[in-house]
Amino acid sequence: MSETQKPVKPRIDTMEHLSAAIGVSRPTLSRYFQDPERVSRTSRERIEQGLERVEYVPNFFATRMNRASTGMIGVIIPYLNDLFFSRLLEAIELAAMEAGYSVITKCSHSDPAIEARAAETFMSMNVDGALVAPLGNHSDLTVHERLRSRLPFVMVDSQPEVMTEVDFIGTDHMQSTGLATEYLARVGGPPIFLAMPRVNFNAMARERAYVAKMEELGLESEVIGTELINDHWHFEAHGMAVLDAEFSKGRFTDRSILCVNDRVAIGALKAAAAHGLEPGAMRKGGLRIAGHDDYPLCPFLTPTLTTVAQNVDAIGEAAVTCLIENIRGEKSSPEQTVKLFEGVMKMRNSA
Amino acid sequence: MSETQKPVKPRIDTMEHLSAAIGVSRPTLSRYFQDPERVSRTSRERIEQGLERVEYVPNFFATRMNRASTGMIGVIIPYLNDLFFSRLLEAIELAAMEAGYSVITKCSHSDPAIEARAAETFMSMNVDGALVAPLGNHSDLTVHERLRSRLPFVMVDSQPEVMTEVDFIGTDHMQSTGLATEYLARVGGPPIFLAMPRVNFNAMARERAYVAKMEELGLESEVIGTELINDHWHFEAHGMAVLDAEFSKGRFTDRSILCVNDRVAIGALKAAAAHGLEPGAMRKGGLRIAGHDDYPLCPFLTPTLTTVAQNVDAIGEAAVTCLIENIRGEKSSPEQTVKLFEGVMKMRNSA
DNA sequence: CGTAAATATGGACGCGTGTAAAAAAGGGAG
DNA sequence: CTCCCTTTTTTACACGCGTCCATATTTACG
Repeated sequence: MSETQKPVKPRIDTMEHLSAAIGVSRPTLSRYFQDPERVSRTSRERIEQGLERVEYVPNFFATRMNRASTGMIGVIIPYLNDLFFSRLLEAIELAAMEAGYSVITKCSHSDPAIEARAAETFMSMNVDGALVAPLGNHSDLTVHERLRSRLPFVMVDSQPEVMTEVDFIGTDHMQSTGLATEYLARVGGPPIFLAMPRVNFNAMARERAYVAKMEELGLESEVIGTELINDHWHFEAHGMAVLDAEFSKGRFTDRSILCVNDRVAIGALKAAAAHGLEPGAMRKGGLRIAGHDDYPLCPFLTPTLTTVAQNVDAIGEAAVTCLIENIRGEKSSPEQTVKLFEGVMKMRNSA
Repeated sequence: MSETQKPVKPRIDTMEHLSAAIGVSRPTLSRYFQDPERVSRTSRERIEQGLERVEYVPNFFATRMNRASTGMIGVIIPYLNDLFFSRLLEAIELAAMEAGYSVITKCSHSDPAIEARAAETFMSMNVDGALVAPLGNHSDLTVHERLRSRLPFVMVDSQPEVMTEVDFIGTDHMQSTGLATEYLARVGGPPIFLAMPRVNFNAMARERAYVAKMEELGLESEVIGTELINDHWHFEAHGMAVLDAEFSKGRFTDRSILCVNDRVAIGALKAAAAHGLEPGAMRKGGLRIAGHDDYPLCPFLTPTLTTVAQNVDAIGEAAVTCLIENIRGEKSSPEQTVKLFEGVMKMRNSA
């Protein structure tokens, strides 16, 4: 807190002036700022000495103007107010930083128009590549087409069925949701599936995975929550509203309920509590609630939420790696790369 | 989903070529892209007609090079994995968008070095101004000094005590925390304060506000949780660890507990549940737990969390407005602007 | 239809840096 | 000391577009 008050350094705003100020040619300065190793040791020392005495930062735009690679990758995500996406974003940022890229993030707020604008911005910025966690059905596919035709481009987390030529990194929902389904079927009765209105690719994929696994197990599948109740379209509110309605009719109070994701499960837990039900505890009839994603708050809920964790760090890193391979033209095969990571059960108290 | 397959438009990558392609001079195109109203109707129609036939987006960097205003404001926030900051960010983005500015966000991950780099980046990008939610004690104040001397600059959410000349927009913690303190003192016994290690300005401000209010009420204040337990430094884990330790000693089980923020309160609720305590319910001795911020999940916790809500939307909008006034030199008075918004009690079940 | 005023347009220059090629400087071996 | 090779500097041009200013075009008005 008690910083020694450094004297204000004189400000220099072009390399030209800096060159004059410290007696090194401008091209040499240019090379120095791109990579200090590219100039001789003597020049480097002189430059660093000079930088101690004056205030200068290269102009961001000018440096990116006439350069083959901007060293930036664009990331589009649908929500920011979802801890799953913030975790994914952190993983991506970390991986990108280590690879020497800086990321520029745009949040679409789940609005196709904003998503489109973000894509335009990325193209006009000559980003080296883009990572996109697409919206659901409302996503404007023409935008993605244009993006793809102009720059390296990898989908993350959620994959539109129709885009079969774009690389994709995400979770193997057949495996992860299957895992949870199987677990619930084993420890309790046949699980039902608490879904969402079908506007999101992942949600649909998980629903299908549940149905497939139930079929495999020879059990009858039952999906609820595909209709919107009470105009609630926040995940937690949706889960709560759907289950509250069901519990009020006395239904499903002793069943195993697999929720499409943890945020819906949080609402489900709340509905259970409101009806005096204690998920996971056998004494009140065997109600079980499980989620998907391993939301950071799961261990702090009451009861703690059993869920299947996505390998977010691996997904983020693989996405960046894959994108960079595309950028450098190092792709091993020309065909579509699809990398799916497995989910891991997190056994807690709710199921 | 079933988009008609549009033919791929020929791509044009400079205004020069575009000019040749549609028979309008380049300067006219330049004006058109800045504001379509700045060219004659005939030219506008010709341009728009041409744009239908070819694919072109102006180069982001080139457009910002030789222009007085870049139309961008930089935002630095400490965390992304905190729903309070994502809400604040959304409010800021919305306000900025409406004012015609685009925002570029950098997350410091609570690392002073990254914070410093973000500030450098903003300066090198010639952003019109910056909005900073600073870190705590570790924040590098010299960086902020440099930022301030180079561009319009407003602090949000959290205010370093030493920076008395920078505009600040945030919550009036004396009022908001005082409100919660008073409420708890009224409905239950004298509240204690569950704090955090003292590394964050807001946390310290709230702690002080609590102490002051208690003094005003003639009650004895008691603060716990200023020491780090078990290396837990996530907010929820901290709250849980501190209260778990206390409850294990049989302490505070029938007290009112005001938590420094909702994330700590979530951990506190969990600790209570783990010890079979039901906050808010009188029957088990009058344990009460309240938080601060109105985290979006509060209504879905069990019990629902009583808290005091910050006016996030107002803060975001006021911050943008204040920054823009600074940018345009429209500030009414040359002295520091400080705008504090009041908190509002959200009475729920936990207290 | 003619003329002055208003407006739109195009030519020229500049923005701050990257980069290639040519010229100069430095460094070592003989 | 000379010659050759490696770095560095110079010189020059390029990047794509903003903006000024002189000129061409349109509009308004009589």
